[in-house]
Amino acid sequence: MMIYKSISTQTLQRLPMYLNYLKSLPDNQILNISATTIAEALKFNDVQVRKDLAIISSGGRPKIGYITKNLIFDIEKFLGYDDADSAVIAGAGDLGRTLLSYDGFSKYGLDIIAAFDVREDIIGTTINGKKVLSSDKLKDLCGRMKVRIGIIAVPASEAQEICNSMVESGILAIWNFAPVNLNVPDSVLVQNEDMAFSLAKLSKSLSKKLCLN
Amino acid sequence: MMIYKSISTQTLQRLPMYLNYLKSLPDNQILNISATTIAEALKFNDVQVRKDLAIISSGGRPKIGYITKNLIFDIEKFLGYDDADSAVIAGAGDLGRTLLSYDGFSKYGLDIIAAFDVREDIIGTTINGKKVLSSDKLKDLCGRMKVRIGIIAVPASEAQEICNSMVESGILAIWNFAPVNLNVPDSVLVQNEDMAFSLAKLSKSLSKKLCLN
DNA sequence: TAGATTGTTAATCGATTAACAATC
DNA sequence: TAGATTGTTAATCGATTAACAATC
Repeated sequence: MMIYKSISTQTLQRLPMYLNYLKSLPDNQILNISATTIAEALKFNDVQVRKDLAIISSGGRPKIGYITKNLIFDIEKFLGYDDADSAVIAGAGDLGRTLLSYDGFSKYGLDIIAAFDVREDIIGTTINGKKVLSSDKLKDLCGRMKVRIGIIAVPASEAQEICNSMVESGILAIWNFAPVNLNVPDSVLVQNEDMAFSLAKLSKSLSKKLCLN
Repeated sequence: MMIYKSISTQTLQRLPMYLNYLKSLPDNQILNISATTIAEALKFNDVQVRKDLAIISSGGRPKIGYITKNLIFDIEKFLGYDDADSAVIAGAGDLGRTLLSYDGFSKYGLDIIAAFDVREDIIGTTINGKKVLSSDKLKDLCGRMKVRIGIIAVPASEAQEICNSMVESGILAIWNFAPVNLNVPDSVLVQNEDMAFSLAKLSKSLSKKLCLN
């Protein structure tokens, strides 16, 4: 197993952007790419790009740059896209359905094995090939299948309860789309997917821009 | 108009968390709250919380803290939740529908006035009270209504084209949910909503945690 | 009064950027 | 060779944390 240097959130944030950019290049036409080119395209500092790439790749060559194909492979490998984690999702409403079909999470190394909901009319249906089961079964199934990641896409009012079931079943990380502060033991990792924050960032940048113009 | 000090992305990121926490407190029972309490609940440093709050509020009182009600008001005001921006959304598929109904963006100061799609069977329907119109009409409507924010929730392959229409119509900021790098003039602000990054962060933290245990 | 809390100033830490030698 | 590019070391910048006086 390859050991990586420790990585900052900032770098981790940029890696998917590099990947995205590299993949947007015309297939097989750009065999080599320089950190300078990437930096210009994404409006980053070139040394920053080089430092980021140093963490995950075996390096480029002066005057030539990096081998595009290898770089894509190395970033994907670092991000764990090659080695899927299994997950379940609670809530098969609009948001849940979106997540179940959003550009195939499997591409990103996340294998959603089932969805759970409380609504009788949804239980038993299939979304994007995944069965929707009764929420009662969550604890049992996750325990047996050793699922490590739970995704919460239920209304805010039900989020804590479903979170408790997940924690009891032994889930280690929770990706929370409900706008609530979940209470979990320290051993469980929670990542809040914060629409409110994203929107705040957008509208702040916009109003700042308008002030300057 | 109140003038705020300039604010870092980090602080901006935490403000919605404070708001969320404050709103989760039992109504009218906790009249005053200290930065220390907030910091403990959210696992931040207390000085950091105090500095953040100093930017947006008129201050607390030693030994007592801040007036909860006012703090909520001040954060909402700062984030612009009181003063809605109008927006349109392109793409009324699963993702678009989720966004049209996601906990009412209106609460966050975003007023989505219409959705656009190319699919004949969806055009003319109403989602959460918003009309779905033909994408052909986007440019005209946004221009006339002086819409400033466009949300892109179409498949990656169609994103650039719809983005171009938005830019031509005079939209100033684009909230992009499609996993592509959009090409826009410098005058237009793009914020990518990056599922891939969120997922990367989650799975990296998880694997780091597992290594340590 | 005593002690909790605020807000500010100074110290620390970490990320970004600049400078530059090494390489192809 | 000349010049573009890498990767490293040092300088800068900004955010977080520590220390502490002021206040209720």
